[in-house]
Amino acid sequence: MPSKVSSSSKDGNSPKISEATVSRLPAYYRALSQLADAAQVRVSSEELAALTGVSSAMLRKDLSHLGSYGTRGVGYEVEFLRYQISREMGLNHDWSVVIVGVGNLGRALAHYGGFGSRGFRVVALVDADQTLIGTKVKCGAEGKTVELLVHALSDLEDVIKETSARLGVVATPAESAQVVSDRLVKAGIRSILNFAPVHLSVPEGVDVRKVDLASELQILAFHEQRKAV
Amino acid sequence: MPSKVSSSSKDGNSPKISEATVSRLPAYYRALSQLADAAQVRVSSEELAALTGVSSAMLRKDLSHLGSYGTRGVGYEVEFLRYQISREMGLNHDWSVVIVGVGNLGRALAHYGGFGSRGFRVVALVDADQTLIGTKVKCGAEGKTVELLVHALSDLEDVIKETSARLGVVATPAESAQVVSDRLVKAGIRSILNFAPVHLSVPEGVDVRKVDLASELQILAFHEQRKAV
DNA sequence: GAGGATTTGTGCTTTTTTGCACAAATGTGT
DNA sequence: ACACATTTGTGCAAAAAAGCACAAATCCTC
Repeated sequence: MPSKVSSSSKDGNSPKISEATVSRLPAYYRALSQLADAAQVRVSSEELAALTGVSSAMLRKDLSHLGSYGTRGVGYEVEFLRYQISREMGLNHDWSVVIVGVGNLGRALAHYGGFGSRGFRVVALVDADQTLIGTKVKCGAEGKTVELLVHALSDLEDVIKETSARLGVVATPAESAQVVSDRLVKAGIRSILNFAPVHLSVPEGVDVRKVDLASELQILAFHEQRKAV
Repeated sequence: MPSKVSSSSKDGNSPKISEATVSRLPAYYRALSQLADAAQVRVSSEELAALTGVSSAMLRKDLSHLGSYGTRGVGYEVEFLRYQISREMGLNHDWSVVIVGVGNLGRALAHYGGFGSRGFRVVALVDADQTLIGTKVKCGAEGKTVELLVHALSDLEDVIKETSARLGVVATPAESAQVVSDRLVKAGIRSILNFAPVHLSVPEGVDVRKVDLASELQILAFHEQRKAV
């Protein structure tokens, strides 16, 4: 195994950012965007940590993995740090997203404004339901909404090819999730966000992240139960 | 601080189940429910692990923290294990949920069938939007839908008191999330599921779990970017 | 320009989580 | 009744993550 993996960044080596750190970068990015909107120029690790709910030491260590972008005795330049994180995460260009499953959740995701404003664009909607296919669904939050046609599941491969989608969102019922996942992978998708309450098995090299609403509530319920005496 | 916390279970002490284990219990529970639906009586750690995407050793260790519910040389009884997990997690009785924010996401959550079938019942909807207050929204998946009235945000405390809600879901825009959270806490809610893209600060003793759709996509994008050479 | 105040970056320690390997316990077949 | 095949439960080791504490670097004041 090579000790350094060539990446797209100019220095030519990616120094292995830990998964825990990666999972926190979006929060830092969001907080920095917020500060930038408020026209704040500098921020300390203490302040940024408070905004994101982590300890200042952890924040500094996380950021140090990206490079030495702060100034001792001063803090971090908001815009500069924000740019560095966005570059590191690949948010400086748009990512095309295909959503499979246009039920309540799929539609809510399509509407969700948070995507568009943060480097993602929903480029295609796909569903198996004949009564939905051919209908139009509004995408994006107020400001710049686009109407997207719902395509047939049977056209999934073509739709992905035409739109060059790189990210797939599975918002189907549990029963069809694995089949849809298999087809996404076969069509070249290697990053999947899964909202269906099942574990998706995918070949090596494909990433799946799962969002399970019921699980989250169950975890809360577990702790809630322990609080009651 | 007491070294042992009395719980509702009969043996009288809760042997500290690690957070990592707790976060996987819902997946085990779901897979077991699935097996039970298929009328399967027994399951091995290997099989259940495959269904949930963990290693069999980790599954066994996780389960061993709940108690010794398997039989060596045989495996686990599906129904029995499912019941033990549900009891441990407090799913044997229903949890009342109040959803604050009845936008696209809030409505999708209200509709979501996965809640009702797994120990949760949406008992109240609250929003600040005057045009939504007083309208009715369908709750629950097909089978047993209930229409719920959207209450005014100003009535939040009363609604929580009347419905005895224990869990709060924040599905508001980022700007109002912290204020809503504060009011939920003040009204006695100690477990919050937050969909707004901000960190909520809450007093000690209150649990918050965050689900951030854009963050998940960003994490995927990070890895996706590294795949491309 | 020297000294003091501030804040980052990081080596080291502690805790948490995961993984391995095998003894202990059960069922089966003869 | 005894050897054998199976599968759990778990002690121990490895890896990952989090936390601490402080040296290094910068800015500000006088």
